[in-house]
Amino acid sequence: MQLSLRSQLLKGILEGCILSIIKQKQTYGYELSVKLQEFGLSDVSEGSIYPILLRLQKENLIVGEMKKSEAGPNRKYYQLTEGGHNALSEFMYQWESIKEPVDRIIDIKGRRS
Amino acid sequence: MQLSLRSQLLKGILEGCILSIIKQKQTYGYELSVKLQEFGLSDVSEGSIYPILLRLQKENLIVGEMKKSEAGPNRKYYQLTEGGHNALSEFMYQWESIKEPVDRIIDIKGRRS
DNA sequence: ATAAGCTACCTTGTTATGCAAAGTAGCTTA
DNA sequence: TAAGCTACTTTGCATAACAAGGTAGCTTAT
Repeated sequence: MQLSLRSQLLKGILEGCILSIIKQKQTYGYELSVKLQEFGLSDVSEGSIYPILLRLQKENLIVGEMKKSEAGPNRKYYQLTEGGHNALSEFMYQWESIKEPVDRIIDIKGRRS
Repeated sequence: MQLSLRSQLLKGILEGCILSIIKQKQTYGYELSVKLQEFGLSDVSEGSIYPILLRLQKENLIVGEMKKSEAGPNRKYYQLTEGGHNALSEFMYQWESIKEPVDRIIDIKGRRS
């Protein structure tokens, strides 16, 4: 068991989370790693994030733009395309439609009604 | 995109759900496919379920026992081992610790706009 | 200057998992 | 005899997370 249970559970989820964060405002890769950490997705490394960004870009769900940084290396800011907004909607729908059944299944025990 | 978003999201989740259902009471494969359906995990086929059962068995998280059926083919009933109970606990913990951050992330924009 | 440490990006290879698709076979009903 | 449900099994593929490696700019302390 090299890949942790957590890694498996995150499959498909990270992509949606990244789309959602980028939707709020233009964001760059390193910032994403910090934000995900803050939100509580603590073990998500850059080795996960950058490949996702490249993939999203290739699928035309986001577009990137290099910008000068006043301090430190330059940053590549991403924003959603129209396709990205659609993909995020689809993700949110699928997430809800999985979350609810799962909660019902693992909650059965000792619950009223 | 051959594999659906839904398939990706289900990774790691199905295993936990199956453990949870089996914990309630001894259950066999075909029954699981019906129950998952009823709970709302509608596209989960036997091609997913039986491989999971074999895997769980190989990892000593469940044990199976063939029993005669009064109507139809015989059934292989499974129940949790001690390792299975532990694995289920771990799953529930990881599920909660992912669900909450994700809900926070995709909920941000919900109100305004 | 130089080292240390943060910021910021990128790539490769491994591995696990869902599941489509195919197969086998028992029982029931028409 | 056929259809249709029940019930289990196996093979092969696509995909995503991420560890582990790398490059490089900027800042601060020694």
